[in-house]
Amino acid sequence: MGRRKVEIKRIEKKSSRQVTFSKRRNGLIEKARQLSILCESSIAVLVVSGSGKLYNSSSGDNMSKIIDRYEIQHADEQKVLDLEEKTRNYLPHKELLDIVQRKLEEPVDNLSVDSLMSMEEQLETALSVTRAKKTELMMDDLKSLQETILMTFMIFSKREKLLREENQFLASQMGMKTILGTEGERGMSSENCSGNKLLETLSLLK
Amino acid sequence: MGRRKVEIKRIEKKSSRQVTFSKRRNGLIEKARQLSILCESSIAVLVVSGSGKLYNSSSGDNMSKIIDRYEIQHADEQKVLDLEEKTRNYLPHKELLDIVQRKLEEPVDNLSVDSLMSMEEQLETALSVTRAKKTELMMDDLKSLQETILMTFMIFSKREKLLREENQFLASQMGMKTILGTEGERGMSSENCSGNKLLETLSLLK
DNA sequence: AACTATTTATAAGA
DNA sequence: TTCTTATAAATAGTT
Repeated sequence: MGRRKVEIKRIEKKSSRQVTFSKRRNGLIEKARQLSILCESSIAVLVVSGSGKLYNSSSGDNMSKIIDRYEIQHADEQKVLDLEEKTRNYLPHKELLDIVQRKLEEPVDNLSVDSLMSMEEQLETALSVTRAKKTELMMDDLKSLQETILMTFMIFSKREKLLREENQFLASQMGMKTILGTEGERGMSSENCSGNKLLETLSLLK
Repeated sequence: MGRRKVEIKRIEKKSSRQVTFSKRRNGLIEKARQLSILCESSIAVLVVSGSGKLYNSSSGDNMSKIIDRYEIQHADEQKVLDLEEKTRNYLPHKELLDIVQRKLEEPVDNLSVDSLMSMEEQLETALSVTRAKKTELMMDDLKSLQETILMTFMIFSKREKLLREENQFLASQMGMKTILGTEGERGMSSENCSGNKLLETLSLLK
C-alpha cells in the first residue's frame, strides 16, 4: 500500500528501514488500539527495534495484566520453549564451575600466592566492569553465582585444610606448636588486615 | 477500508464484532510479522478477547525474551510494586556478606576447617532456599554476590598466604623444602591460568 | 469462507 | 522530519 509493492524481506537501506519501522510501528499500534475498542478486547504490542529500543502499547487492560494473562496460560509451555535460552545462559556459569573444578583437581602447589593475587586483581577488574554496567540479571545468573560462591568456599577450605595439615606435620616433626594452626595465639588483628578497608568500601558501594 | 467507513467504537452486534475481531486480529498479527521482517525487529502481540481467550504471536525473538525485555525496561516501576518481595530476596544476601565480614574480622586461628564446613553447609542451605524460589533478582543482588565472591577470594588468599609463610618458616627451620610451598616450578602458566577465563566469564555476566 | 467496493496504510518523493 | 500522493493492502458489508 504504497507507491509500489514491497517484498516482505529485510530492507537493506538503513534510512528506509528506519522510516518504515517508524511508520509501520505506529500503524501497528493504531491497529491494536482500534481492534481493542471495536471488539472490546485487551491488546498488548511489544516492539523491540533492531538496536534494542523497546516500544510498547497496551489497550483495554494494562500491560502487566495482559502479560500476566499470557504467563498464566503458558506457565508450563514456557519452560520448554525457553530451554534453548536457558542453556545459553547457563553455559558461562557452567564454564565457571568447570574452571573451579579443574582448580580443585590441580596439584595444590600449582596455585601460588602470586597466582591467587593475580586472580584477585582480575576479580577486582571484573567487579569494576560489572559495576559500570547497568543491566540486570535474572535468577539463573544468581543461582550460578551462588554455586560459584559455594564452590569457592569448598576449594579454598580444602586447600587450606591441606596447608594446615602440612603445618601440623612440620610442627610436630620439630616438636613445636603451629603458629597459625588451630592452636595459635597470634590471630590476624583487625589492623593488619588490609582486606578490611576494601571490604568496607565494597559494602558501602552496595 | 471496507464498504464503508466505520467509527472506532465498540461494535454492538455480536456476530459482526466476532467477525471483525477475527479479521482484524489476523491482520494485526500479519502486520507484526511484516514489520519484524522488514525492519529486523522483535515483536510480540498479545490479544485477549472479550470472552477471555488469549491469542498471541511473536516474531523475531520468542515471546519470553520479548516479555523479559519489557520487564527489564520496567524494572523500576516493578521494583516499587514488588518492594516487599525484593526486600525478602535481598536480605539473605546481605546476611551472607555480613557473615563474610565477621569472619574476616575474626582472628585467623578461629577459622577452623570445621567452621568453614559449617559455613559451607549454611551456604548450601541458602542455595537450596534460593533454588526453590522462582522470582527473578535484580542487579543489586548480583553485585552483592559478585562482591561476595571477590571477598571470599581475598579472605582465603590472605589466610592462605599466612599459612604458606608459616610453612616456609617451619620448613626453613628444619632445613627442608615445603611440600606444598610457593617454590614449585609448576607455576600457573598462561595456558593453565584459568583466572583469565574466570575474568572473562565474570565480565560476560554484565 | 469468498468476494469486491471502499477505506486505510504506506512507499517513494518532495 | 514531515507532508504529499499514488498505489498497495486491509477489510466492511455482502453473497
